[in-house]
Amino acid sequence: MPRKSAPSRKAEIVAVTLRLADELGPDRLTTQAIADAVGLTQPAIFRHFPTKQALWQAVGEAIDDRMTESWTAALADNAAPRDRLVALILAQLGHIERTPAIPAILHSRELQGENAELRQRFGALMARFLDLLAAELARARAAGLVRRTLDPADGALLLVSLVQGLAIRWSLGARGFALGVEGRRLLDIQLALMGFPDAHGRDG
Amino acid sequence: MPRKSAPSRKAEIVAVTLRLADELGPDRLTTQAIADAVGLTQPAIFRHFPTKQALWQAVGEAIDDRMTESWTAALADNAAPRDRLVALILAQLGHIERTPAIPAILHSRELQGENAELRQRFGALMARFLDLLAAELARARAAGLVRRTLDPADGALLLVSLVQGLAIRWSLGARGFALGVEGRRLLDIQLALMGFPDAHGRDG
DNA sequence: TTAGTTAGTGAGTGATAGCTAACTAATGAG
DNA sequence: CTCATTAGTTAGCTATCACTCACTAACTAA
Repeated sequence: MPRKSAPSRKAEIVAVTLRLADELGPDRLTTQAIADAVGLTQPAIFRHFPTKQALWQAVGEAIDDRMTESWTAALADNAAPRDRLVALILAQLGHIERTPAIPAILHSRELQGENAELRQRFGALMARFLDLLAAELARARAAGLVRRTLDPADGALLLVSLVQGLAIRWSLGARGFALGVEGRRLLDIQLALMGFPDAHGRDG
Repeated sequence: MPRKSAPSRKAEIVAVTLRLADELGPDRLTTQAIADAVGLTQPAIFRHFPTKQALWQAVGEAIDDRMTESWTAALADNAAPRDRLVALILAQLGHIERTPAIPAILHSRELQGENAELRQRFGALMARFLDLLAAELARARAAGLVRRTLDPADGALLLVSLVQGLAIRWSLGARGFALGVEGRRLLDIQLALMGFPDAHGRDG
């Protein structure tokens, strides 16, 4: 049995927790199941995280970091407001596709009831995402790309709703479609409704 | 201790289960907690439902019935397509407001993993709601009330997304706003984007 | 009044939850 | 090569899970 350093083992446990949170459900996930998947005995988990709640907080931090990073990348790679909006939302959908436990974690009792820190973290994360979207919508409106009647904050709410509606439909429908593809399709429709000219090069 | 007839006791257990599913989380809800809230001993639950899964199926049936009923009422009370759409969606939001466990149940493992019947029921319920919305959008489009470029099915997807996005924001934000009020506001915006003239008498 | 039905109880099942204490063995610095 | 450090184990703790069994007491129809 190989022995790992504490930091890499911690990262491994967090990764496995995210995978199993999807398979077993966040509120049914046990430290025994995590230990089995990692290949350790169950008490070994508690050498790396003092409580199960602490493990969930590390999971929240990992999601936070990765999302923040992907938003930064999405904005760095694109200049036009429409492209930036699309990139932000596709990044989010890609994140859910790779980490499908996220929607369930949002509704878990670990987050909703017991773990106030976890809940606050996700609340702040969502607020930041809304702000990014609203900022792009404001830029777009200033550039005359969007109806002047659309408040950027409200537009941002409609766009995150699109993401969340897609995610629910995806999981209820046994993930029978590609989130990214369907998301891009609906996003084009919604952006067109908002007034964006759907002119420039759409691949596909 | 009063003794109730089986049907009324069953209904009571279902109602209490819905309430506690919100407070404790669907996947953490125990038969003991239900029994305590009803005022019975824990094994008494199993006199009315052979298994816990069966109890969840009864819960699903109750939600199904109530939703279907409220949709029928919403359509019966309104004639114009826009009014019908608004009534359908406000009915749905009202339902979530009165039964806030619903979104969490959709993401519970009871539904996503173990209870195939429950999952199928909610899948079918959502499909029917989408169909109702799409039908109204189709009527509206035929009447020239909506952009001809908007496919009714896609429009319906955007509208249910609005409901689901609102629900998530409502629960993450500790239910700090009235679902119905905020929902009507965003719905007016989305309908305007779709091309509906927001002319006729809005109360308020 | 009696007798059958049935809602509900008390005690207990095995399985499993999160977590702790005492111990072992792999590691890396001197 | 040593020796302190530390990742990991074994055994066991209390609590609670869904569920069963044998029984009782309230209701109801004859």
